[in-house]
Amino acid sequence: MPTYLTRSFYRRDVVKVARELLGHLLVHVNGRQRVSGLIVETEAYLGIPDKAAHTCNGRRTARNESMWRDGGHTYVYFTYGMHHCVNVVAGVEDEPVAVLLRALEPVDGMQAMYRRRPAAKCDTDLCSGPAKLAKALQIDRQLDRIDLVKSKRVFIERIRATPLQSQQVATGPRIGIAHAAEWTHKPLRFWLKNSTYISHK
DNA sequence: CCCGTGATTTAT
DNA sequence: TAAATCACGGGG
Repeated sequence: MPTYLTRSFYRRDVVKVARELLGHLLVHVNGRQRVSGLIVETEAYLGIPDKAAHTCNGRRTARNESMWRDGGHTYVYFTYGMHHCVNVVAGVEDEPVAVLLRALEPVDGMQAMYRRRPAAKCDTDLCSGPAKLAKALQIDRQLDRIDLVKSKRVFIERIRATPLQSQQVATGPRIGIAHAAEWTHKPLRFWLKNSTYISHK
């Protein structure tokens, strides 16, 4: 029987959550179709002080409302007129911090993933980017604000009982936030060092 | 390198 | 109301 990550896992410091999500399994069950992938790359967004975060300066809008919810909810946003990106909200209610999921190692439903992502040439192309994984797992704004702790459709399965060794995790600056002044270079991106499924090969 | 694409945000 | 922006991806 699979175990889900619990509320207390998500209700912690967002940097810890970003690191410790690595190696767990993001699952979307849609009817009979189960699609999933191991989380191999994440980024932490630290909320009000973070110039790269959607909730910078306490911005609270219809789009980012779910970032203000309790840890363990999804925050799915739409951008560039065509892409969705999936975040896991961390911390507690009214603490608008989240973890962007940047890459997965496909596990279940790879045939469906190839169908949804005709541009993918091989398994390592399927989910190697935040919008790619959203497309492969068919996650869009309809799955915004989902409670990952309670949902039967979208959840994260605990794969390991104990945290990863720190030597298995690499750290670097976040991608695509050149405008964020002193926040641009902070090491808030995390990935599994030995993974070939990350977004920037 | 450049460009699609349109919701969302920010400036007037 | 108008203009700018955008936590990206695909094709040269």
